[in-house]
Amino acid sequence: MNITSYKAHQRTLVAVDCIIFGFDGSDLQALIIKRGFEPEKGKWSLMGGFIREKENADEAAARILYQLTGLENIYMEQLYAFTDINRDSAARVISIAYFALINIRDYSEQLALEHEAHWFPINELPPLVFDHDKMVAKAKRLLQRKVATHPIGFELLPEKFTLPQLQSLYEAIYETPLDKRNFTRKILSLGILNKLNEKEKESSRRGAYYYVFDSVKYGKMQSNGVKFI
Amino acid sequence: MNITSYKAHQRTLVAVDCIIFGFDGSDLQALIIKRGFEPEKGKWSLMGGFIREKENADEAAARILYQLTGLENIYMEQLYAFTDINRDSAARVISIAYFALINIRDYSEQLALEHEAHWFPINELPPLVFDHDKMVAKAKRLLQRKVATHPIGFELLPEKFTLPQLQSLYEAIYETPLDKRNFTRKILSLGILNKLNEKEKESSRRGAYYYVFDSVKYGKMQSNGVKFI
DNA sequence: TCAAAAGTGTTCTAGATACACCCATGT
DNA sequence: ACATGGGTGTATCTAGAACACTTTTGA
Repeated sequence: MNITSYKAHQRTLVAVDCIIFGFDGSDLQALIIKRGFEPEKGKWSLMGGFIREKENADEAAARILYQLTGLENIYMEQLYAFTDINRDSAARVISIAYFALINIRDYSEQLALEHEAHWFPINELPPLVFDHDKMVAKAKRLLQRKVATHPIGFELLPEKFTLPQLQSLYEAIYETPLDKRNFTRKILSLGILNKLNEKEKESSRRGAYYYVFDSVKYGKMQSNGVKFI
Repeated sequence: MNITSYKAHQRTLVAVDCIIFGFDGSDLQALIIKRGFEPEKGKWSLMGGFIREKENADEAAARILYQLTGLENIYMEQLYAFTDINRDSAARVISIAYFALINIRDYSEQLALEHEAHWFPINELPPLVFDHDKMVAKAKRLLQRKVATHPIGFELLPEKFTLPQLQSLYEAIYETPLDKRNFTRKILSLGILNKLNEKEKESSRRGAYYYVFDSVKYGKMQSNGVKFI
């Protein structure tokens, strides 16, 4: 029956773990740290931490992302709560996983050094502690699903980017080649990119025009439901 | 820095709350209880409970669903972890919400009585305690998204169902009318329904053929990605 | 015989796919 | 001059949307 007092119930440690995605121009990558405390100290791990008394999970995730990257206002989203009894070898800990997207050039190298953090291509990750491999796999699937209908790919790129860069990003996320003409036609037809009068000249002699994402234009079309790719 | 001992950290009550969907032939409904304990005793609420030491969240949700419906092996899925500091007025409690789909004819009336449970059309719910309204809203959105690409609508129907029943179900979930000819053509073209040599004669003189979902056929086509509607 | 729901095809439109050549520029 | 990556258009195919009449049968 339903007569219950809160007092009688078990309390549990609640953690947050973050899958941090970046894009280096050709590969989708994840930022992984060497775990700094026991158990499993020194092994590869997602960045995480326990939820504090005065913060919710979103705030905890933002704090943890800030600790590792020095960045605020990172795009992030709750992924899934991992609750298996023995998922952590030291105690019953449930972990709410978040995935985050950052521009790989923006993070603090200083902080990354302190945490012994490294970027790995998403398909070449070393084995991670606990159930963190499962978290990464789930995050990758969610990213693939989400990026098809929401304008979040831009979070992985600099403010200014070229269409070839954007195409490479989608190709890395979907792990499939895309047709250049079809891609540019579709993405431009959405009417949410503004072309700049400026070219990126690093990667080709001819140079490729820069574009920026126009969130105002995107906001106006929202209601129709947006299919990106 | 990352030197941390688990001991130092705050432990939290972790609950599970279940959004239980049913379908009465014309409306998508949710099963709601009168909360049987303080705080907010006597108010409308989702069915929930605390996670026990020896179970994960899926097991807790299955247990809670069994307590209210008497059913086992219910289709259910984790929805989201709700973690706001003051979401529960009595204590810091995080709640992992699950949504579940059942055949509305199968639940135990006896157990429902004991919990003072009632079915409400999803758009005519009374106000619920805490953040349960938010949970229901999120569950409804997830159901709409999920049912478009996964064969889960059948969970809300009896084993044998007619095409008009199935169409009504999709119309209730999407809250939009569908064209009968387009609907039947599309759903039958998936090749995952088996037509029975038997008619449902309650709702029309002519009678409508029964169909059953063929999960083996569905399993074989999985890889291609399935768009239901 | 009629009321009420089941069943059934065709046309049109829009979006997705497939596909190849010229352009600009630094070396 | 040439090598490298950037930029562009058309034809075909497929899936989705729109749309109305006939069939069955119990009362």
